[in-house]
Amino acid sequence: MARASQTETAVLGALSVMPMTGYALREAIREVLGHFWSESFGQIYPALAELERRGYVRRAGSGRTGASTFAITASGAARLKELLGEPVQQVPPRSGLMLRLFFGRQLGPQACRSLVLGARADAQRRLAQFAAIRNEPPEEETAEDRPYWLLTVSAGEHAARATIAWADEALAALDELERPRQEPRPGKERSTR
Amino acid sequence: MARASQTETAVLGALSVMPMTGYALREAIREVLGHFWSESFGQIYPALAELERRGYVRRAGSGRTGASTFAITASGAARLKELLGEPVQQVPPRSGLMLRLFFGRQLGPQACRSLVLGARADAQRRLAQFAAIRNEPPEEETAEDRPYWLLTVSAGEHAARATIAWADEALAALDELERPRQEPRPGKERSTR
DNA sequence: AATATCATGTAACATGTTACATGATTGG
DNA sequence: CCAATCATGTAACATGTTACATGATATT
Repeated sequence: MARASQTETAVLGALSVMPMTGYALREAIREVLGHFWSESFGQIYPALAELERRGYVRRAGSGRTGASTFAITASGAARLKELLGEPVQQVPPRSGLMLRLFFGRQLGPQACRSLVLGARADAQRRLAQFAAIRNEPPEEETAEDRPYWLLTVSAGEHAARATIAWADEALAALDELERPRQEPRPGKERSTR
Repeated sequence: MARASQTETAVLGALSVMPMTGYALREAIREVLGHFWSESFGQIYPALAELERRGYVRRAGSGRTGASTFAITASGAARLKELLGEPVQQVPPRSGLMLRLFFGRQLGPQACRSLVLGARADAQRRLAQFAAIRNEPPEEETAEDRPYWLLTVSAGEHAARATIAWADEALAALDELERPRQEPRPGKERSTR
């Protein structure tokens, strides 16, 4: 039961696409799933050992001395379907950015501007990475999985664009906060005629 | 140094708005910051004890027996500014939804549809909660903080709307995946005339 | 030969949740 | 008086990262 849930799903899922070593597993998760998921060696190796013990994966021929390529077994594929069917469990939210902005009064508008600008730049960088993924020529072996991957890429793109739109709005709001004027909105000029 | 970082920031930040008990602290974080942050009692009470030991907060008059209202001290306010100025550290991404969709091939289009529909409904629910926050009459004591809070609310709204837009797109894509037809797009009807 | 990368694994540490134990106050 | 809520705190557990130890293979 221990070492169960999410890591198990990620490892089995990746091996359902193609067999690979523990090291390659980490790389694959970082490169392709990296925007939505992460695993460290400290998780992957114990998870692989446990999955092997339970017969969900097996060591296939090793390419080099000391390295083993892991492949998913039939019962492993069944287990994966079971795991994927379980209700989505999300981690409690912990946005360092939002925490800082929430208490932004203590920081002042200028420091908040920097934070927002940083978030905007990050989002822009992510957009570029998603575009790169879209432009990659589809590999033969992963053709069946690709439509689903693009679903997640699309989610990332929507989120990134939303961040950029929000950032522009927030920057304007912070500017408003900074200048200590009475009238909140300029309104029509004619009103002073 | 232990028990430092993010929880300390959240607790000091909340107390910078107004003094309160540990219990109220948790409620405040849940209600107002809940969409972006979370803390449990198991974090809050040890953190308060540590902050008190270091002189960043003090116990003010208690309303009832056994309960203590905590207030931020001058050095606590300074410490908060220091903490807020530290670089944003974000938790590694772990989206259970994206993990499932990524391996959606194993689930099939129908199950994926359910997942996406669930995410869409969640986003809609969040939008309603944000609207409620906006409509709350601003309290006197929190007036100075409010503009910053609204910044985070706006971020939540943008994110939720992006989720809804993505979900609609994803549902359409899943529909396309399901029907096993040759032509990817129906095209103009006239072509068959 | 030296360096970079691939590869496996473990131990120590950091963080965070849940469940429990305990009791006060308030409202019906 | 009884239940719900307010309130504090701890211990056990779950999870996850980082740093380290170790060595093979490929590249220059």
